[in-house]
Amino acid sequence: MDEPASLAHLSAPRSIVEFRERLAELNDMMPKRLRQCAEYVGANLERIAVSTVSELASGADVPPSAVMRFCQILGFSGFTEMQKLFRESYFSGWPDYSVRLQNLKASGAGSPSALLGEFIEAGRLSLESLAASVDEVALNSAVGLLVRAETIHIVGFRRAFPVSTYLAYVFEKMSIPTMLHDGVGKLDPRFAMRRGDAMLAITFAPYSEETVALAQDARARGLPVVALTDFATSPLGRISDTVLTVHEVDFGAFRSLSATIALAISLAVAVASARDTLNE
Amino acid sequence: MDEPASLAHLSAPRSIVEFRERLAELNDMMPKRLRQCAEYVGANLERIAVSTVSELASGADVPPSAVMRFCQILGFSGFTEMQKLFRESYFSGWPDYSVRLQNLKASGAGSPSALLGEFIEAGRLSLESLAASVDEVALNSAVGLLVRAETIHIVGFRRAFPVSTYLAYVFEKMSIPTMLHDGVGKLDPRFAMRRGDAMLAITFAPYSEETVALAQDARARGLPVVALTDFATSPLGRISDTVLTVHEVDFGAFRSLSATIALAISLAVAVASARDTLNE
DNA sequence: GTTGTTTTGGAATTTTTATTCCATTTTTAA
DNA sequence: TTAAAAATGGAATAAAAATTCCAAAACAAC
Repeated sequence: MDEPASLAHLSAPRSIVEFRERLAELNDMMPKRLRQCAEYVGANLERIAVSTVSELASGADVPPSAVMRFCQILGFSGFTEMQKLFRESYFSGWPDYSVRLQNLKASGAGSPSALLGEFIEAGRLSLESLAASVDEVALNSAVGLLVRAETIHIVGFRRAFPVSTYLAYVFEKMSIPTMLHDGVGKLDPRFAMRRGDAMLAITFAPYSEETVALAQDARARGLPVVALTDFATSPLGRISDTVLTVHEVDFGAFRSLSATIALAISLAVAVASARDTLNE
Repeated sequence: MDEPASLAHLSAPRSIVEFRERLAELNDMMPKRLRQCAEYVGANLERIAVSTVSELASGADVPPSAVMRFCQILGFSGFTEMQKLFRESYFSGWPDYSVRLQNLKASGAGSPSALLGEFIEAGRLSLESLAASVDEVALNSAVGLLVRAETIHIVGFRRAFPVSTYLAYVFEKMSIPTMLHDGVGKLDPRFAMRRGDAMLAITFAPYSEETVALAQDARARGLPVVALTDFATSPLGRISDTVLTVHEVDFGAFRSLSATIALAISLAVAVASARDTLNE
């Protein structure tokens, strides 16, 4: 009754995150069938809310009773309790939003409210697709490059310019030396780039020549270049050490910046916190 | 057996869109209880996949048998068949976003990916809350003021500056005369404002004095002022003809711009299309 | 190999959920 | 006002789940 590393747990996970932790923690000490359950469930978390025991069982290729044992080992009283967790967490953050959005969009084609509904939807889709497509390796490596930079040079014009100015603002707030290349006075910005600096270049199709040229120049001077762009095939792709891609869902001819800005601020904050720990 | 506008339908809806259509089509000829069902179900479509008959029934405040009749009137053999439609379309339209997000957030506190997960979530919440809180009247009146402007003056510094530059970019793309007040050279921008122009001022707490001062000045010269700000109590509130408020959900000390930019682009596109119809 | 332990599969049971049916009430039209 | 039709609510039933239990199989230690 007092097994040190027992499978049995007294408390059920209270959130999806806890659920995943429990899954990882127990995975090693589970017998074959239960591990099959764990594997299938872990890879199909979103199904749990709408599946039955036997559907899950046949998905994992085990008998239903194995699924029951699996639920209990995780700390739930049974399948019903486990499913409850997933059903509830589905609605968090989903109050009357979808209804309001429908209302907005329905308020007359071309009306400002209808437009707003569409852009909100596009923004949301962009964020969701970003969540599903981040390249974590690239992101980590981008942080790594920028952490070591003396000064970060930010380049991006036209549609990318708001992202540049936002990054410059955020970096400044966190006391990180940056230089925003804004093209004022058409001065030649190349001489500001010094050994030990890094460049963060931002451009989207149709790619701005100035941005690409500056990135190229930085590269030639031996500065590491991080690219924030829309496709891996972008001209920045060949030039840069690390490429972060982000795809914005457009509405009509217009493309917003929700996902791009989310990625940009994450990058900035990650760099800042990594610097802090570096200096401690 | 040959009723012309009967409630009974032979074929069940094959998709959510068809489902909505059927709902709208039948709504007029339904009796009281069934209409209650229709209303509740229509407003809580996403619940169907994970609800039981009696949960739905108590949500709509009708007995379970009414829900059964409702399903059958829509063309389904029963509740189970109707639920099947929603469970299946659960995965297609809304892939594994929430799971991916959980994955991101779980990837180690402080890691870049985890940060990104948080900012994506914050952005999404901001957009959703914008959908739920737009003041359609104010939005329409803002469009009305800006449509009639000869030149639109855009003012906004620090965190609002990316929004300003974005608006300037979008207006420019649509050939609308704008002047972005960027503070370069600290020139006095007041003399650029001419009768017939309008100002679009953007600021968030802590409110930038320059922005407020410029808006005040525009007002004094008789230009209409549209404010884009975070609270109705903002200093711009007293000065402006129309106030658009947008509340960004923050993560830690950081606030992104998803909702603000969605509102900004909607405003810009609405102004542009209203101008086009004006000139036809 | 034998013995004790853990794991497994599926049949039996219990609980929950969906569905039907019909007596009662409400509405509609004459 | 009354008769016919439609709608309603709830009790009864059927179906489908979840859950338990135990005999058989697999495994481990000796």
